[in-house]
Amino acid sequence: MLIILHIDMDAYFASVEQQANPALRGQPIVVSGRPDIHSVVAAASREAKTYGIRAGMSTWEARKLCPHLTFVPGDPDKYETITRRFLDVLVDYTPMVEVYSIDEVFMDVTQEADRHGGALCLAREIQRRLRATLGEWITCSIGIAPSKLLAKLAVEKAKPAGVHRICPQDVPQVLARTPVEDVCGIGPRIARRLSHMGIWNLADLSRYPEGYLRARFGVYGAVLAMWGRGLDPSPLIPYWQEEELKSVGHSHAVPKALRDPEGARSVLLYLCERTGRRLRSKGLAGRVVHLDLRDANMHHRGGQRALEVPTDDEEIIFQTALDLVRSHGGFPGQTTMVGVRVGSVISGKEAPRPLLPEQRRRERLEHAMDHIRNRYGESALWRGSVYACRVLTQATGGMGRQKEIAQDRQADDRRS
DNA sequence: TCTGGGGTCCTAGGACCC
DNA sequence: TCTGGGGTCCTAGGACCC
Repeated sequence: MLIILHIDMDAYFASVEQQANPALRGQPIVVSGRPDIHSVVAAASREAKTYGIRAGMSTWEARKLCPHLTFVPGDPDKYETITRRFLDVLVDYTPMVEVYSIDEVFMDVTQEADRHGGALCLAREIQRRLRATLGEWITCSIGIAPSKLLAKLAVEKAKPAGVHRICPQDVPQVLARTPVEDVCGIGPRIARRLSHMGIWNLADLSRYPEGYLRARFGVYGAVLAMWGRGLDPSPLIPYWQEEELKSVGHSHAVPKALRDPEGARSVLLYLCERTGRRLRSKGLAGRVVHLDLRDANMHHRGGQRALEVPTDDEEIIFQTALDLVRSHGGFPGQTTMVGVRVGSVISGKEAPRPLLPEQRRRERLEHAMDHIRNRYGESALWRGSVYACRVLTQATGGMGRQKEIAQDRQADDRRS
């Protein structure tokens, strides 16, 4: 029987900020983008949660619930640094560590638990060591169970700063009392379809044969059937087997002042620049450009276009994205969100070098600009046409970086 | 004052080639 | 001359996660 730990950092970004700045300790704070433009809460401190403030809530709503709330701008690099430090602690116990997100990991401790006096003792020891390493204000909760699915459910019972174990003999009761929407992977749409079939909890799901679920949900039906039995079809993928990133992109809500087509165009150029820069910094090049625009009614429009040759050149990304804008009827009168993403990425070494002298010149220029920004910071250099976008530079970010973290950890292992 | 920013995976239809 | 079937690529769109 497997023993899986799910470790989830409590109110992560907020506790990191409280650890870093004693003045914030014991205070209701939230980490968010800029509170002056539309933004959402990325993390709420334990004190802020007592006011009903939750991650995902808009900042103005949070301020309404707690007028003396302190807003702290997010600092993705800081959180990544702390994540690397807690991974260093965890790999001391086992290499079977999956980096699930910037603040969550799975560990397979089937082999190691006994040596530490059992899974519960091991979990408490990990909590103590993380606290000693990261500081008193940064705590974690740990779920223990025979599968990733159940470990993730268990951790919810462990919050905050506790340990909760689901033993194999408890599984039937857990399945019977777990609503389907509590499972990571079942969102509101799927939950609604299931409820129309009379399926409310995981035990209900287990009463339907796999073939029936497959016929209704495609390949996803097979996954649902396994979840219904408390099994998890996805194996634990340790960080050293983490696959390469598949796409790189940026998107941004557009401030009011830039929502006309000219403003949206400059935001698009800014996002293409950042995307190209990230591709180059990772040594990647991608072959498909995806565009996403949102209008004032929250309707999305956009599309994708395949290139002949993979690129990391922001000018090519931008021209392709502009082409997509034109073929989809131009920018909406009021563009509220712009996103660009480059997919089908491969290592830049495998991508052919540009042939045209003009492209080669631009490649040299872009590398020179990268160099300056690496040395003097992101805002050291601006194109005139994106200067208006400088208000966008402060991003919350931080999420969805687990692959980068896992891959950097692989590199650390190789060096040592 | 409705709704951030980073991702992944799946489905389905059409084009094209063998 | 007419027709079939499989594989792959492209595009569009949807659902979901932290």
